[in-house]
Amino acid sequence: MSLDTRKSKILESIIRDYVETAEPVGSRSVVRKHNLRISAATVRNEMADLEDMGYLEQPHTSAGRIPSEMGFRYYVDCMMQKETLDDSELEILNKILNENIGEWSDIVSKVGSFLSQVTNYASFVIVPSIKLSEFKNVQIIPITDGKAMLLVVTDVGVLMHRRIDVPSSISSEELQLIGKAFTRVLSGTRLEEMRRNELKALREDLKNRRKVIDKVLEAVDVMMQGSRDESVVISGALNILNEPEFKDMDKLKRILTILEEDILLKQIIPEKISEDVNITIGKENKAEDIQEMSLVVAGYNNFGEMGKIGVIGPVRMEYWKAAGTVESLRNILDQLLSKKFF
Amino acid sequence: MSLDTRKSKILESIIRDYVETAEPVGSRSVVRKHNLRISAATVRNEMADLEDMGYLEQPHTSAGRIPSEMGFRYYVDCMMQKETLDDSELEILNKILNENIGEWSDIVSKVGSFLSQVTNYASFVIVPSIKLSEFKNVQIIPITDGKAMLLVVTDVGVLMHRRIDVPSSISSEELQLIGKAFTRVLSGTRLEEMRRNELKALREDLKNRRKVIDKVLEAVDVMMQGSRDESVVISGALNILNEPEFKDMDKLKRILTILEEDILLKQIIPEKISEDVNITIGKENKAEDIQEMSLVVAGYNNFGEMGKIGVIGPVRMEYWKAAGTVESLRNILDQLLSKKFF
DNA sequence: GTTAGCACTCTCAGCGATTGAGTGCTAATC
DNA sequence: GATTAGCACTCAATCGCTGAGAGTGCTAAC
Repeated sequence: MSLDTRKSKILESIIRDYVETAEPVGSRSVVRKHNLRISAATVRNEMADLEDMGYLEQPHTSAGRIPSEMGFRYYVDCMMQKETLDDSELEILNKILNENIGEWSDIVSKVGSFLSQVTNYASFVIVPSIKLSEFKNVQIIPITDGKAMLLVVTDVGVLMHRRIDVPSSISSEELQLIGKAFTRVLSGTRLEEMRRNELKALREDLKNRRKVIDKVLEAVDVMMQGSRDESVVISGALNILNEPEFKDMDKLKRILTILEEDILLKQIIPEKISEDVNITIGKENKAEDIQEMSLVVAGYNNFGEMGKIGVIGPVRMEYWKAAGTVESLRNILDQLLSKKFF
Repeated sequence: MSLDTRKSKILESIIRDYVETAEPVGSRSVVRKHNLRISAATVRNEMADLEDMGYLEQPHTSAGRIPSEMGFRYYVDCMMQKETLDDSELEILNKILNENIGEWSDIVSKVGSFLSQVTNYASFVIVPSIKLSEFKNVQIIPITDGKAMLLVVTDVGVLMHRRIDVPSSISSEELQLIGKAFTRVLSGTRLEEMRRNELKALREDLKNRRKVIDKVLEAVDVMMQGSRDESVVISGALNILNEPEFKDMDKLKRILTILEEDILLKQIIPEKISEDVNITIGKENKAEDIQEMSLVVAGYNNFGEMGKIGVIGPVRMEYWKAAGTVESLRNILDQLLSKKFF
C-alpha cells in the first residue's frame, strides 16, 4: 500500500522526531518542525488516517503518536535514503585502516569498533569459519624438553597453533622432518576434506614415530574443531545504555547478556541474509529475546563464505545512518579481503 | 583501636546484614538475627558508640545504621575469616581445569570466569608482559607469492606471529635459511636485551637479502611492542547489574565502561600490591572512578613477573568470600605456572 | 550497666488535585 | 470537498499532603 505525498511527509516527520527524542510526536510539532503549509488540525486528521492504516500508534489517548513497527517498515522499504559516511568519518576510517597492517582479526575488530562509534549502536562482525581453505604448511617446533608447538598455516594465511607433547628423546631435526612429511601429504588438501586414508599412509611412512604422529593428528583435530566455529566480534555494546527504552534493568540485563556472549549473539542473527543490507525490525526478528530491537546486517564475501557485519539497536533506530554505514563497511571488508589479503 | 567483644559482634552482625540486604540495619534486627542476650536499647547505645567511633553511619536520622568504609576496614583487618571454596565449587573448578589442556590464555580466562561466577562480582586477571622470556626459534613460512608468516617462539612457549611482505622471487628454502640465521643469532637472547649490534652482524651475514631482514626486524619490533603490554582478561562485568547501588544509569555506565576496556581497568588497579590478598575499600582507591567500589586482588608468580587476579565489586561486598576465593585461585595459578607449563 | 517506655524524626506509599500536552469532533471557511 | 479554528475531553505526570512504619535518642526505672 502506497501513501500520498503528504501522508509520507508526515510519517517521515514523525519518524525523524520520534527517533531523535524517543517521545510521542504531536500534531503541532510536526507542523512546526517541517513548516508544512497546513494546520495542525489537518495533520491530526492525516495522523488519524495513518493510525487506522497501522503505520502509527498511540501509547494512550492524550499522547502524540509513535511510529509502529509497520510504520518503520514502510519507511525503510519505500522512503529511506541511506546516509553514507561523510568526509570526516571517511577520514577517520582511512586513518584506522592505514595505521593497522596487522592481522585480519585486528582489522575486523577495528572496523567493528568504528561501526559502533559512528552509529552509536552495538556492532558485530561475524567471520566465517575457514573450512574452505587449504593446508599450506605444517611445522613442529620444539619448545622445551617434551613440549613442542604445532603450527598449521593455511593458504589464506590463517595460522593455527597448539602445544603438543612429544617424546623428550626426539630431536629438533626429526620434528622438522615429520612436519615436512605432513606438509607433503596434506598440502593443498581442504581442511574439511582431510582424508583418513591419506593420514594412514603417512602413519605408515613414519611408523617409528607413531606416537608423535598421533599427537599431531589429535592436535589437528582439536584445531579443526575450533576453526569450524565462526568467530564473532562485538563492539560498543554499552551504547544501549544511552537508549531510554532500556532504562529498565531487566531488559537491559537481557540485552547486555546477549551482547556479551558470542554464542548468544550468533543465535539471534538470521542465518540466511542477502549480501545487501538486511533490516529486521522488532517482532520481525525470530529470536524472542530481541523482539524490541532491530537488526541491520549485510553479508560480505570472506574467501567464498559469507561473513556478516551489522548493528543492533532499538526499534527506534536511525535506520538511514545504520544502513548506509553498514553498507559502506560491508563494501570495504569485501575490498580488503579481495585485494589486500591475496 | 580495638573493640570489645560485644561491639565487635554487633558490628559484624550489621555488616553481614547490610551486605546481604543493602538496607540500613536497625537495632531490633541485630538482636533478632543473632539472638544476643541483650535488649535492643543496649544495642542502640552500642551502635551510637560505634557511630561516634566512625565505624557506622546513618543515612538519615530515623533509619538504621550502615557500616562506614572504616567499619568495613576494621572488619577486614581484625575480624574477617576468609571463606575458601567449598567442595562443590572445588569440584567444578577441577572439572574446568582438566577439560582444558589448551593455551595458557584459555586457562586464564576460564579461571577468571570461574572467579566471577563464584563470587558474583566482576573478575579480572592481569597477565604480565613476557619481556623476560627468551627467543627460542624464528621461522619464516611462505603463504602466497610475496607474503610470508613470521613466527617467533619463546622459551616459555609463547608464540608470536605476524604477516610480512617478502620479495616474490624468494624461495621457500631461502626463507627457511634466513629464519635459521635469526634463530642462531637470537636464540637465548632475552627479548628486551635484543642487541642492535647482534642484528647488524646478522644483516651483514645475509647482505643479499637485506630487504627481508629489514622486514623481519620491523615485524619483530612490532611484535615486541605488542608483547610488552600486559594482557587483561575481564569476566562477569554484568554482575554489577545485580547490585542495587548501581541502579543509577550514570554510575552504571561509568563502571561498565571501565570494566569493558582493558586499558581503563588496568589503570584502576594498584601498581604495587603484595602477593597476598590486598583489599582496598571505596575511597581507599586512588582512581577516582571507583571510589564507591572495592577491590580484592592478589599477585601470582608468572615466570618471575607478578600477575594479578582479583574481583571488583561494591563497597558492600562479601569480603570474606571474595578474599578466600581470590586467594585460592591465586594459589592455583601459581601452581599451574610452576608445574604444568614447565 | 541495662532496659522499658515514649516522644520524635524521617522516609515512603498512597491519594487527590492540578497541570499541560495532545486529541477528536464540530462548525465555519476557503 | 478539503482545510481550519475552536473547544471540550482525556490521560499521564507532577505536586503536596497525610498517615503508617521503622528506627532513633533520651529519660527514668531497675
